[in-house]
Amino acid sequence: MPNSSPEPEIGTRERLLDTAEELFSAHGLRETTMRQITAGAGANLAAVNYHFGSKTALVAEVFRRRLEPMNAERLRLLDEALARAGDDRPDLRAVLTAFIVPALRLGRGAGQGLFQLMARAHLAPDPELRRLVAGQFEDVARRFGAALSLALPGAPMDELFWRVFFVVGSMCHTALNTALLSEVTHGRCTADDEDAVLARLLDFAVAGVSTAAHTTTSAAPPARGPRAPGARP
Amino acid sequence: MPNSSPEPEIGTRERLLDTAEELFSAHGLRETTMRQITAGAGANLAAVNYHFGSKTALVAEVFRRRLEPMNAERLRLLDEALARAGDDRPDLRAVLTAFIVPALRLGRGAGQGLFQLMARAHLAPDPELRRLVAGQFEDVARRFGAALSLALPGAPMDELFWRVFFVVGSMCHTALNTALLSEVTHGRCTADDEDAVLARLLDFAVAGVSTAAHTTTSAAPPARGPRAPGARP
DNA sequence: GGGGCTGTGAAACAATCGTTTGAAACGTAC
DNA sequence: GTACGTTTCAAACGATTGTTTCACAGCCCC
Repeated sequence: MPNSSPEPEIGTRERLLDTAEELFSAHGLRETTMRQITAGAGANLAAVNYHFGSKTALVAEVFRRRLEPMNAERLRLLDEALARAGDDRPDLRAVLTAFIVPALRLGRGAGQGLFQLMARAHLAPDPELRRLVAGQFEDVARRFGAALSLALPGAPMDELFWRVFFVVGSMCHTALNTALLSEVTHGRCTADDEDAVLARLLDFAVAGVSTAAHTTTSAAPPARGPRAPGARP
Repeated sequence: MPNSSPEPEIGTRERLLDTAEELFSAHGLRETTMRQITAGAGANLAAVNYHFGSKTALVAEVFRRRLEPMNAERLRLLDEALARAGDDRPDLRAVLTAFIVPALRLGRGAGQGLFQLMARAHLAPDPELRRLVAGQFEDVARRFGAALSLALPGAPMDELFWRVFFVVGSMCHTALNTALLSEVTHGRCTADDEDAVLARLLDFAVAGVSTAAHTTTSAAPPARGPRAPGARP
């Protein structure tokens, strides 16, 4: 018979992935039960074990399905930025944009909790899962490390990794806790305008990453007198 | 009989809090069971429910016990910094130090997972618990918001809140995932030297917070040519 | 020596978890 | 129609969860 339903015949496997992703993003991995997932997908309780083998395997597939294209897009944008620079030093802001934008986009396309999902990937308690997710980021870490080294030729590699690490922290926190920010600031700061959030995060990241490491370890911390506080050009 | 044991008569209630804190920090809230806690504390399974009423109440008390003095210390350091500045603008780095150091200290004193615990507090899935924890930070948010507004008189309040929010993200990520950073960088970046980590984080935070918001929404992103990357006075 | 209070003990509670089972329904090829 | 591989179904499985129960020990005070 001709299928005239609005949904173009989505298979059980895909429906399971979709609703699992949604529930994982909203409530966390451990706190989402198989019964919630299968019920939400309109499938039988045994469906997950049939299609994926176990809940852990389902989680891994949920992550892989989104992280793989996201990181591919990151590398694509990075290549663009590097090509645009030619033999010159690549623009730092362009490099960081290539790193951040695909992650933020993840939160706007299909579903809207994907951004939170990515954040959770970074702090999953399960060490096995962490290693699996970390593996997805190995290429990204290497390529962006090299690109940043080109954009900031003076800084040692360790420094650059640390700063990108801090940026990732800001991204994850933004993904998970903008509701909390809105609460603490009594609605003063909201994430309604996602472009504005992206711009703010990018400004912050560029400034943080491009700073000179003036006090790496043992330089006297407040040893330069009453320096003008907000002294900026 | 005279108690000559090495431990000076630590009560069951305190032992429960200590081991719960340790296990929560190491493995997460949901994944730590009452049986692990009570067994680790050498107490009966029913002890938690007797002393605290429920597991949720235990979690809340674990958080409160550490967050309260940490935030008090933050405010104390902030007062010091403001007093030092007198009628001048307070030093931005001093203000951020007052904000960050007590949080990092939390990871060095008793136990060593307290830093991770604080990070988890910011992203607890339980909305009720989140609200409880957020309440602990209300004073801190208000006071530091005012101080930052003094240190950076030009920037609007919203911007400042956002940037501190990003800093918090970096802190939390540092607390939870330095092991992952070490893994991805193949041991290149480790958190062994905590003073060095603090210095790096502080540099990053100062640079990020003190940046001028040059492109809030629609300013042309790469409209200033091949600017020298690390070029700051 | 009793009453009251605080704390501990072992055992069981109901609920929920992820997983497994075996049979029924499905479409497809012969 | 029949056989076959795939998918779905209701039901139950054993394990583990947080919580409760009730009996018993310790202690202080009258």
